[in-house]
Amino acid sequence: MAKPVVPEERRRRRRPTRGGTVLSERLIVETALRMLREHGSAGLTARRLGLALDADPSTLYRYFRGMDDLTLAIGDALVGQALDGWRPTGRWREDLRAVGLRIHAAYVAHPQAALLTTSRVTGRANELAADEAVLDVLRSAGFPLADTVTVYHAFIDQTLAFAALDAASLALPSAALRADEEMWRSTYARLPEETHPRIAEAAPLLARLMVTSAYPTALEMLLDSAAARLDAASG
Amino acid sequence: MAKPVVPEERRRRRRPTRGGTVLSERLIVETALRMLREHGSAGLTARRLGLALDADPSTLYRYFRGMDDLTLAIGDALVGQALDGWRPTGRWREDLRAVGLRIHAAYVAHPQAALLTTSRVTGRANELAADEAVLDVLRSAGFPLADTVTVYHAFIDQTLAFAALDAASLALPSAALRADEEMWRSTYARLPEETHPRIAEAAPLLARLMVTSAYPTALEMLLDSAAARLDAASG
DNA sequence: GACGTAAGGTCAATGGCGTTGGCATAAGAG
DNA sequence: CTCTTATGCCAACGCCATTGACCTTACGTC
Repeated sequence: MAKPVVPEERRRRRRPTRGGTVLSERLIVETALRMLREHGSAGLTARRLGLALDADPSTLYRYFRGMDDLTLAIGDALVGQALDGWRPTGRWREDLRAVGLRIHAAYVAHPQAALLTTSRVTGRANELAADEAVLDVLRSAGFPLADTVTVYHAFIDQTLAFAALDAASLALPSAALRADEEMWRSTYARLPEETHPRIAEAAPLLARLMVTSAYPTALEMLLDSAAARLDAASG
Repeated sequence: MAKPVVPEERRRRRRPTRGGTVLSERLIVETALRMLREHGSAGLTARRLGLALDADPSTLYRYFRGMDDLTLAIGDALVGQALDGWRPTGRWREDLRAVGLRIHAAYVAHPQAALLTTSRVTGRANELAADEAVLDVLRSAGFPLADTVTVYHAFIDQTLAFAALDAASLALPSAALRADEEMWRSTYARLPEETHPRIAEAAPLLARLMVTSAYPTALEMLLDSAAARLDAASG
């Protein structure tokens, strides 16, 4: 039966599958991440994962309550590696920039996985540590408490939002991706000046810029505004 | 057979279903939107939609190439109503704020639909019109072309990113939503000062703020930075 | 070292899904 | 009034997640 899932730390008997593979939460999550990368976010199915692990699909239910539970485990793994090894420098603007870019990068590095997990909230240790770190950077920089909370809220949600958005476009199936890019060339670049003058004049610049992430720019603009706010508060 | 989908404007024979309903793209999309609202983003299935329309599921394939095509049509409908009725005032900051809040609001008003469509790029008429409008606001305000494109990119992607993020949390099944809120109260509000001093001191403010969208704040910060940039360029 | 227990594997079945090919029928052109 | 064909219905296919029953082997105990 599937109900009583044994937590990883209490597992004792590691019976190999018929093919000789020895399973573990870690192995399953890593295999799932690889499958997501190779087959896209819809390519992760219990059957296929079982096949890749050389195990019956139903075996997965010994480790996770269902595919949704597995999804959360994958998200947890992503969050874990985002801030792994980061240390604050004491320069607030540099530190915030680093944290933002790291979280963004961790998600974008696994777009298909990010697609499944960005909207889920875990509230686990890694998330708490990141929040505490960001708040500490702001307070240590001299932001008053109210401003700290406001800037923190905008900062963290902006980071997650862009991570999700950029992951989504990276995770598009290659056919749809090609179609989108083609649309950029065929539609935007050729709009007549009479009906869309602003797009027409900006088309070359747009074509170069729109294929990159706007997150670094948006982040810098947010930091600009925060710096101005800090000046106003302390001077 | 399903292949040759007749475009809406060339339809002539409106044969009613067995139950008497007369189908149309519009009716199907509206019904789908209603089902999304009522049954969540996973509750939209061809079979259920057929049931709601009093038609065989396969009939849908006379109107859309598949469920994915229907998804795009839903997204197009959302974009359409976002800027419906908006007129620029000539004050750039006010205009950008209005466009951003309108697009954000349109998606958030249909969270489950937004969940399915925010990551898709249509390149259709409504999207083009919005882009042209934003570019025009910036150029008319006096932004140089390069700055215009940079600010436009950050503005539009930030708007879509926050729309997706906020829609995602609104679209959570109510059980998960309740669990998340409970987590906020039970975890963040009670973290010991020794291990998480910054979260502890900010907890009351956080609890009040985190349940709202950070988009208005982030938008205002982006406009702050853009205004400073405009000053620097023109003075 | 033998043994009993239950963790952790397999197998088979259920009900739901998107999608398609074949067929029936009625709307509208002539 | 007749003919064409757009548009509806039906039945079936091959996926999917999940579950209950069963089997087997790793390990703690003696």
